[in-house]
Amino acid sequence: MNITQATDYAFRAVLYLGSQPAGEMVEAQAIARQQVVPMRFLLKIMPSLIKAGIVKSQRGVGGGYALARPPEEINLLDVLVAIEGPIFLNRCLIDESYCSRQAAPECLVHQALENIQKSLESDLESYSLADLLG
Amino acid sequence: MNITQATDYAFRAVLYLGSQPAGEMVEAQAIARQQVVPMRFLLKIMPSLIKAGIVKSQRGVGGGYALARPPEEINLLDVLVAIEGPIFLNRCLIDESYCSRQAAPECLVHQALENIQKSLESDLESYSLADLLG
DNA sequence: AATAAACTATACCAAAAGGGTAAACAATAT
DNA sequence: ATATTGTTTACCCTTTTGGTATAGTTTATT
Repeated sequence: MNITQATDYAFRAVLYLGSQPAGEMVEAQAIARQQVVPMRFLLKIMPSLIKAGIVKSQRGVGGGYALARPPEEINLLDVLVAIEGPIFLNRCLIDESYCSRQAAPECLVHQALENIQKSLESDLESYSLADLLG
Repeated sequence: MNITQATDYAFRAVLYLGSQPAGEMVEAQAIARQQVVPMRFLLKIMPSLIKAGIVKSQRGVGGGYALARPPEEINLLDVLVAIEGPIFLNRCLIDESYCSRQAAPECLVHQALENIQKSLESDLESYSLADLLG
């Protein structure tokens, strides 16, 4: 029951981008150094943030990464989902056919986990980069 | 970001025990059949519930498992922790020395995750077996 | 046009976690 | 004694995780 290391790195990368002057391109190496993240690994996860519309990139000299949206419009759930995919506390919440009893709709555990998952999602959603950067 | 299959099985096993007459010993095989859980796997995870004081067991003819406490005093967090150990959303929440930046106390991500984790724990804690059994 | 600086896309790899099975053992009721 | 039922430990295969390597593409600059 935890976030992956990749998500942790993504949180910190995005937060760092948010702390820089808006629109300024920051090189991967600068992010990696500042946040003490393995450079190669960071380079691998950045495309997921780009595909999710959280970050934009520019290649070539003077290139790098910058936020694609204002910090108010990026929250921790956005970043987590970009890296790990949607949260499913239990596999029966992905698809009810995963329930070994084939009883998901009436299952009391299923229902409880569904509520807890929603609450977790909304907690993550409640932290925007702007909030965190205070 | 999910519970393990073992935890799912444990939730259902404990819930089933709670649905039986108090103090009645239920065989592993009955739990496994009712909840459609691989019998051997169930047998492996039950001792964790016993060590946590959630379930008691009796060997020999007529033996089996029963809740060790009333359903009001067992919640989903208890069961999850018994199987998976404590929740740590990020490794820096286990021990700050895991933070690759060695900056956990001031880290904004660390602080946010700490709050989200507490909230998740209290959500899980808010569902007792008695609540679920209605 | 050439070159160097950045990011991109794949592939690969080792270690750990997850999910499950098996076998030998210990306790208990009959 | 014996059959029943849980306990312990070891083993195994697959998937995930965390990370590195290599070759390729874009772009600013000269």
